[in-house]
Order: sequence, then C-alpha cells, then structure tokens
Amino acid sequence: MSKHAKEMEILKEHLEKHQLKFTRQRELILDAFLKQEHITAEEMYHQLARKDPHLGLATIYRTLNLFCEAGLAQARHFGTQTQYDNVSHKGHHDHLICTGCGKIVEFENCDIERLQEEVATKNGFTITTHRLELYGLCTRCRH
Amino acid sequence: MSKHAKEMEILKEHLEKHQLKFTRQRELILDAFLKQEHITAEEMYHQLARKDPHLGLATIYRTLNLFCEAGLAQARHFGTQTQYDNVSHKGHHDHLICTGCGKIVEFENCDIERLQEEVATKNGFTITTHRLELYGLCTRCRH
DNA sequence: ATTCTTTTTGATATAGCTTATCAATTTCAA
DNA sequence: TTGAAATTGATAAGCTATATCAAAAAGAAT
Repeated sequence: MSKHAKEMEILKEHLEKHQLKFTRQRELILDAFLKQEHITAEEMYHQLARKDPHLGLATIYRTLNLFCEAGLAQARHFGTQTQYDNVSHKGHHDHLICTGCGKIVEFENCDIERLQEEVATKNGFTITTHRLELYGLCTRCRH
Repeated sequence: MSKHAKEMEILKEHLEKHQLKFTRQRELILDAFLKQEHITAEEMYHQLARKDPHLGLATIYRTLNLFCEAGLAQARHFGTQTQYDNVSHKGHHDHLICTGCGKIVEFENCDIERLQEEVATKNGFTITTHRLELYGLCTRCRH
C-alpha cells in the first residue's frame, strides 16, 4: 500500500464519480506529485523519465489538471509556466514576489489565515484552500 | 499637457536614467494604459489600432514591459495571458471563489492588508500590490 | 479467462502568447 | 544639420499548453 493512501482514495472517488479509470500512469504521477510542495509539468516529466521513459508530456499535463479537478492540486501561473501546488501540504505557504528580479520568498502567517476564515464565515463560505501573493520590490531592487 | 502628467514624468525620469528615448509611441501607449485598471497587450493593440493603425504588437509588449520596469505597471499572469495592472489605481479588492458553482464574492479587509505589510517589511520587501483568493464552497453548494 | 465498450495513452501537430531579429526610421545631443 | 544610438514595425522564432487520433489499456459483462 502506498504511503499516500488518503490522497489515492480521494483520486479514486473522483474517478469513480466521473466514470474515469484508474491507470498505472495516474498512480505513478500522483505518487510523485505528493512528494513535492509544487512542481511544473516539465519538471515532473524529467523526474519520471527514469521510472517510465515512455510517459508522455501530454499525459502529465492531463493528469495534473485532473488532480486540480479532484481538489488535490491547484494551478498557479508563475512567469511563463504553470506551477501545480500540492494542496495536501498543510503548511500552506504564500509568496512574496519581487517584480524587479523575480525572487520569490515563501512565508506563512497564521494570523492572516485566521482572518481569512473570518471573512469566509461571514460570507457563508467554507474555505478549502487559498492563494496569496504579495508583489513588490526586494531590498536590492529598491535601490 | 496630458492629464497624466505625473506618470509621464515618472516615465521620462526612467528613460533618462537608462539612456532611453521618449517616443510618440511610448507617450500614446502610456496615455491609453493609464485610463484602465488592467489590460492585456492584445486588448491595447486593438484599442490603439484606430489612433495609429501602424502601431505594432511587439511595440506594445516592449512598452508595457518598460512600464513595469519603471514601476508604473505590474505584470500578472492570468490563465494563459498576461495582465498589465495599472499600479496607480489604488482600490484593491480580493475574492472569495466558490469551487462548486463559480460564484465570486468581493471583499476588502484592512487587517489582512496590515498583516501583509508586516510580513513584507520583515522580509525586506515593499509591496506595490497583491492578490488574495479564497477558494471554497458557498452555503448552497455545501449541501 | 474472454470479449467488448469506453477511456486513456503517447506521439505529434497545433494553437496561443511573448520575445527575438533586423533593416528602416526616429530621437536627440553635439 | 549631422550622426551615433535607440526604437520601431513586420515577421520569424520560441515556449508552454492543448487538440488530435490511432493504438493500447481498463474494467464490466459474459
């Protein structure tokens, strides 16, 4: 049994509900995906090339998008590429992005998360995930 | 004299500092850009086609990127396209998005904004803008 | 296990957005 | 006015992501 049993179950439920099939590739990609906080399709393609040299890039894209629909992943457009975030990673980190040099700093702030919950509750929402990106200039680029 | 004198001045200073030139196209594009909250290069291309049918798309891209370097604009990758945000536009609202029915609720929360500033300062950043999206289920979709 | 229908895959073509190239033009300081 | 340097416009090229489609795999029914 895989160590990602819970997420595998979520995937299987989603597949069943939508009359989709559980394939070797989907299992392989999910396992690899859950080991990271976030990854691009291209990166995963190279990572998995060793385990399965015939795994196609299109399959990776399709599968990562499937994960998004199943609620396991979240797509984020970063620069020219799409980052797929691992939603199960609890320490959901947010990003500080320097618009000068592109530097990215990750951070976590419980107070902000608590306030987010408040806002959601006030509007009748139950949050499953969120995205927070702060854009600005880092110390070096300000000068 | 244009009604965007202040921004025009910022641009001119940036040009001077980097030994770049003030051109008819740059003036035209800045004027059009400042009239909006955000715009894509393609949209601007069509907007300006009437005023100057020979204005090239590449020039628009180059110029909008120049505005980013000058601090007047900010690129944001949305789906497959790049949105160029008008930084001078202050009123920034955030979004609550229902993953069930797609409903979007706008909100504003000063406390969250204040905490964002704190985080940024702690990391040496100066924020120019941000993006906060909360994903979840609205009251109706939860049942 | 075999059959059969439906989905998925892999390879590649295609689409869509952005940048690179380069000759001709424009800017601007001397 | 002149001339060096930057900019422009047109288009080619680059990149990422999706569409296409024949072949393969999954899974239910037999």
